[in-house]
Amino acid sequence: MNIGNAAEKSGLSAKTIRYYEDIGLLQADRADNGYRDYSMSDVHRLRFLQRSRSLGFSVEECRQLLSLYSDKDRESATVKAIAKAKLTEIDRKLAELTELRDTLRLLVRNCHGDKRPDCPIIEGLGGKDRVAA
Amino acid sequence: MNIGNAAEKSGLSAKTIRYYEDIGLLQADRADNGYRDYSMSDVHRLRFLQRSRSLGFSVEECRQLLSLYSDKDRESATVKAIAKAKLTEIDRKLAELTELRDTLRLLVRNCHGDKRPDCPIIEGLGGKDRVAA
DNA sequence: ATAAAGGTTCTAGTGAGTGGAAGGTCAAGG
DNA sequence: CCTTGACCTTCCACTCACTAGAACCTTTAT
Repeated sequence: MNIGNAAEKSGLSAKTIRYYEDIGLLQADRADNGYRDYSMSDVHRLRFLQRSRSLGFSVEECRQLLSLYSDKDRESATVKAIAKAKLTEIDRKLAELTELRDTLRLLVRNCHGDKRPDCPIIEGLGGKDRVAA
Repeated sequence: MNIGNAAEKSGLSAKTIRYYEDIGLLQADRADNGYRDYSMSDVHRLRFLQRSRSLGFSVEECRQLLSLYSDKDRESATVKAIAKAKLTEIDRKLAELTELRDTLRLLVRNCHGDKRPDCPIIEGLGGKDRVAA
């Protein structure tokens, strides 16, 4: 399939897909006319990239995640270590996102129509105290 | 408190904090010596920024989220609309992140020691089909 | 007094795209 | 056959969100 189609299916722009090819994240086949040609498997990878990027992983982290996805050597210690580290990070992100959501919900519900300048909920918004990593 | 301290407490670098001030996200008081001076409330805001950024929200989105946080006019329709849109987005991110985690877990567990070139889990990695927005 | 640590501003560079020009390809209609 | 419009190609310049480093000032500890 052509790049426009792959873009639509993956949620990435065609420009971004070309850029990912440039930096070696995912190289596509070429049709006889020179057009890039994507398989469904490529589209899966692209969607995977779209998600991980939008969830705050860097391109380099996505490259590692993709290697879990594509690597024939999936049982290697390195790859497993990466996967485990990523899992930990994902769990942290999940916790933070959940907290953010709860706070926002509370804010929407409880501060509705409330004109008090110092809504008591505000102070909780920074999340629980924790030492910086 | 000085910027270094605020940086440590918020998880942002001092450079980033200065940058956020540059673009008008959060302006700090100044002490007599010219040093920036942060309150705990500022630190809450900074941590809030650190989180929302790391969870994939753009700086402009963070600016909106911060306005929920800081705005005295919290009951306004605009602000509430923003909050609701953000909540929807957060829920979507939560779902995606959960899916990513489950997939990664499955991959780590089930592909251990498995040298087959086409691990059947792989095909699931792109997530459920959905039409691009 | 002096050194180290931390603050200031400034300019420049990086990572991750995005926009637009200039041109090639393809399917449909006149 | 020719044109029109949608889609593809490459390339270069621009934006956004930092990040590094220089040059210099302030505070703290010895």
